[in-house]
Amino acid sequence: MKPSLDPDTSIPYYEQIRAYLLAKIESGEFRPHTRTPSERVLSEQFGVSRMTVKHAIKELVSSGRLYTRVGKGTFVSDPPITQNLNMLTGFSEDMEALGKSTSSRVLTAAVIAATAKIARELRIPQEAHVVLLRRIRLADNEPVALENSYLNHTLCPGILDTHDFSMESLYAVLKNEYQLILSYGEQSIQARLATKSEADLLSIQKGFPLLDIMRTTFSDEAQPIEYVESIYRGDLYVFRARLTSV
Amino acid sequence: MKPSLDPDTSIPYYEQIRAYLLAKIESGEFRPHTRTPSERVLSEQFGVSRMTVKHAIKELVSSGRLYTRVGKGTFVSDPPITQNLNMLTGFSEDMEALGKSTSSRVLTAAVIAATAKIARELRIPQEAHVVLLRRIRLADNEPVALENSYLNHTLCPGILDTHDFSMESLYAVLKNEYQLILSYGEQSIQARLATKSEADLLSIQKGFPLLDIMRTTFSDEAQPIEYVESIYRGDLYVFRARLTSV
DNA sequence: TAGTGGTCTAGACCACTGT
DNA sequence: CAGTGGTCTAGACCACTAG
Repeated sequence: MKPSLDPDTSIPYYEQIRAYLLAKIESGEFRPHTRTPSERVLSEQFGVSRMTVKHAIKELVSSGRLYTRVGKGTFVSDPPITQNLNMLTGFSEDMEALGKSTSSRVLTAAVIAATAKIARELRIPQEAHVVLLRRIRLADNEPVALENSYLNHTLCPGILDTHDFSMESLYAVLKNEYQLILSYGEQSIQARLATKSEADLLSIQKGFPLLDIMRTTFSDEAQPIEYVESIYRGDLYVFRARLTSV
Repeated sequence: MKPSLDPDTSIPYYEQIRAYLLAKIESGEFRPHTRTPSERVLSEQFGVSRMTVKHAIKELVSSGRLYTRVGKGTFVSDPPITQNLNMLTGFSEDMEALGKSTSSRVLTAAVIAATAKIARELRIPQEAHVVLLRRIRLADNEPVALENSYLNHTLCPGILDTHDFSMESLYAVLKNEYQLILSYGEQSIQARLATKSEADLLSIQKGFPLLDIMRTTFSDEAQPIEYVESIYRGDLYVFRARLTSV
C-alpha cells in the first residue's frame, strides 16, 4: 500500500496527492488533530517536489480539512458539518440522515422571458429566455420545500426536452450534459410567515414559519448559471453552511 | 505610481502584491470582467518570480475577487455581496446601509460553567468556565436581535473585567487583546416563531417569524473560540453569505 | 540541534486562446 | 503564431518548535 502517482492521466499530481490525503482523512486512518507526514516526507514518498505537495495540502487547508502550524506540522481538522451549496444533494442528504426518502413534484417546467429581477440576477438582457423549473420537494411524501429555479437558457438549450426533473437531479444534468460546474453561490436568507397559497402547496397552515432563501450560483468563471428562490418549512429544515472570513 | 515592494517589512511579497491588486479592484481602476496585467508582466514589474505573483492571484481567486481563464488571462469578478461571518460588523454594516444607527444592550455578562451542549460545541470539558455574553442588538433604538455568545474563558481570561460590550466590539477585543483571529465558522439556520419571552425582549408579538442562527467560530488552527445562538427579527434582518463548493 | 511549514527563485513544458 | 494561465522542478533561506 505504498502511495504512488499515475503519470499517464490528465489529473495533475497535486490533485492525486490531495485525493490520497483526503481518503486517509475520510477513512479515519488520519485521525482529527493528529499530524500528517511532513511535506518533505510526502514529496519523497511521491517523488515530486515539495511545492507540489504543498499545493495539495493548501487545497485541503482552504477547504477546512487540514490546518498547519509552523515548526510543528500539518494536522487533521475535525470533520466539517454538511456544506450544502448543492441544495438538491444537501436536501436529499439531510433527509436521508433522518431516515426519510426524498422526491420531487414538478409544478412548472417552461421556457419564459426573464423578468427584470431574474435578468439582473443572471446578468442577461431583460426578456431573454430563461428556464423556469418550479418544484415541490418531498420527504417521505410530505412537502418540505418549494423551489423556483431560473436558468440561463443559452447555457442549457433544450434541457427540458430531454429530462424529467421529478426524477433527475438538475445539478447532475447541468454538470454531465452541459459541462456547467457550479462553483460558488451568493445567498440571502430571511424568515417569514407562509402566505395562504404557499401554505396550501406545503400542506401547512397560513402563518407557519418559513425560511426564504434566494441564491445565485456561479460557474468557476464567475458566470451566473442559476437563480433560485426557495421556501422551506421552518420546522423541518435546518440550513447549514460553512463560512470563511477571507 | 509605479508598483513597488517593500523588502524591509515582515509582510511577504505575495501579500503586498495581493493588496496592490485588491486596491486596484476596489478603487474601480480594474473594472469587472476586464483583464488584469498578465502574470509575466506583473512578475517583471514587481521584480519577483512568476510563482510569487501566482500566489497573490490565487488568494484573490479563492476569495472570489478574480477569476482566471487559461489562454486568455486573469479577470476581475463582479463585486461580492456582504460576507458577514463577523456578524457584529455585518449587522452594523447592514443597518448602516439602511441609514440606521446601531447599539447593543447587555443583558448578562458573566463567567459560568459550561453546559453539556456548550462544552461540546467549544470542545472543552463539561463544567469548564465559559464567558456568557447576552446582548440585545438595536437599530435606531429598535431591538432587532438577541445574541447569546459563549466564549472559552481559558482563551480570553478577564475579558469581562476590562470591557463594556454595550460599546465595544467583541470581535475587535478578541483580535486586538487576545490575538484570537476568527477564521471560519460553521452555522445552522432555522426559521421559527417567537416565544412570549423572546417577543417581549424584541418588542414584537408572540408568533412573529424569527431567524434562529447557531454558529461555532474557529481560529485558523481549528480551535473553537466562540459559540453563538442568535435570534433575528425576520422582517428586519436578511442574512447573506457566500458559499463555496470546494 | 534537527525538523517543521512559509516564502521565494529562475527556470521549464503543457494546453489553450485569439489573430 | 505569440501570449496566456496551469503545472512542476530542485533547490534556497527564514522563523518557529521541540527535545
